[in-house]
Amino acid sequence: PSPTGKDVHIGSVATALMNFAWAKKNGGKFIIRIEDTDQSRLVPGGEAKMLSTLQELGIIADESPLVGGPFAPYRQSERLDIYKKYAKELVENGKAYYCTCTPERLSEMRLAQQKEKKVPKYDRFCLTKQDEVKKAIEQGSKYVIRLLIPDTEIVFTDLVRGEVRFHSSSLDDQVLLKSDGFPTYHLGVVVDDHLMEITHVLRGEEWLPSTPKHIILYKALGWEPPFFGHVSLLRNPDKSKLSKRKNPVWASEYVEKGIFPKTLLNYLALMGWSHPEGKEIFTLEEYIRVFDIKDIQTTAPVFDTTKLEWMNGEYIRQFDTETLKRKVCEFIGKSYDESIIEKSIPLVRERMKKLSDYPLLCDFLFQKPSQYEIDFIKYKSAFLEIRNYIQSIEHFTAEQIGVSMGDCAKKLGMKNSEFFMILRVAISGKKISPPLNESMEILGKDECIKRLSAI
RNA sequence: GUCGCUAUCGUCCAGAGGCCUAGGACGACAGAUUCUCAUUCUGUAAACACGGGUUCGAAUCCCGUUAGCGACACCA
Repeated sequence: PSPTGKDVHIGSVATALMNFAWAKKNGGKFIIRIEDTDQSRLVPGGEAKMLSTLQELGIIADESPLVGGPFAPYRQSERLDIYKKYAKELVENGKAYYCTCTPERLSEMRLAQQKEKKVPKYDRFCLTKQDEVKKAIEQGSKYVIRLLIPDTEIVFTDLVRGEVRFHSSSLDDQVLLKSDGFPTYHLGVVVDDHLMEITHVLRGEEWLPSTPKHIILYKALGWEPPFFGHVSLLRNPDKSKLSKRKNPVWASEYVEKGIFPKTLLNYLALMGWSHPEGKEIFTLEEYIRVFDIKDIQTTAPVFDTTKLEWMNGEYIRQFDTETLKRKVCEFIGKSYDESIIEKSIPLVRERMKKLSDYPLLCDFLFQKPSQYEIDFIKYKSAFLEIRNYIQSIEHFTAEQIGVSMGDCAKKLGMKNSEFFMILRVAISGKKISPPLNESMEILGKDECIKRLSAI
């Protein structure tokens, strides 16, 4: 990943998950390398956050800037000498060349090309006068190193899309080494993938058009290219590339809403892939066992949070009370009474889709409602009666409350639905709430009477 | 504009020439249970983009059209 955002992008998590699964399945290593070659787009703290999020999600790296490894350093900004060495080697072998064109000249050139409806491409202005260019560089001119694209057809077999062919005439003489001494993505990724012995490059489809350049680079360096596979990009509901305007894109935003890491991975696994037995819910271990690159779908999936939330609800219902209580406590923090949380879990387990639903459902168990969804004026006398009934309940349990309230409704001549509705609102403030009798039991007799008296 | 990728219910997927009167899941709708909501259960609606081929036979193979997306930076 590239630390140009405040956290890891959900699409990167999806791709990372496939890479992780493929590596684990085949006894390989999963490596995280930070591609921080664009100084201007660096987001402070972004790298640390994306690394910790990946960790939290359970995508654990065998080698990374944090844990190290045999091919360290794993941060491209710390490998500048390596890239420069290979770039110069390329120049010496006639596979690349120096260029001192200014950004101004380049943009003028492109403008002119566009006006003539030509493909914008570098015109090799500097290639024809390399001696002159080298002299200028010696005198301190800023320069870049460009790949000399040969005239050829590039054919390769993409692991997920099959045979893909490009003609090099559509390719630009790609800058490999920037004037600030940093490599571009293209140089960095090829050099490091080779040096770090990467066997499979599974990445987003936005890289498909650059792959021919990478293959040319591998050949120019005399190296064997790895296997490439390009997976489809996650989409917004309108099919455009998943963007933060239309969806939360940072992985931690989902966790912060109370979506479990396991849910997120499980759901992401289903983007462009399906379990051979048609299962929807499965563990990471099982995914690793049955995953295969050849089963990846080529169509671009819409990231639909509705199904994600359904799935999270399924996970919630799988937890026992103790586990779910712990997760709720961790999520909402210390300001809530733990014993009440524990008692309330059975009432809300089937009603929650994500942890952030808990306070919405249960706030009335911790404090008196601040407003009521219906007007009680015509029920004043009814509440007097209800209070008397409650007062006379000896064992204040859900069951006893149910019996007593049933009797009370009968005495008042009210329909159960109407009776329980006004009681529900008086207790919880809302027309929709967890089961009423059980909620009243948790609140206790005194608190119930207090609430009924207050209206 | 050029190059490339893609095209099955609203959404996620199954389907790798006859097993397809196209299957599952989410969502929607209806019903059952119920003091609300939810859970659970039952049922319903809902798709092979279009046009040509190939073949005895096409959702599946080929070509074209259309549409969507991506790439064309000293960004990744």
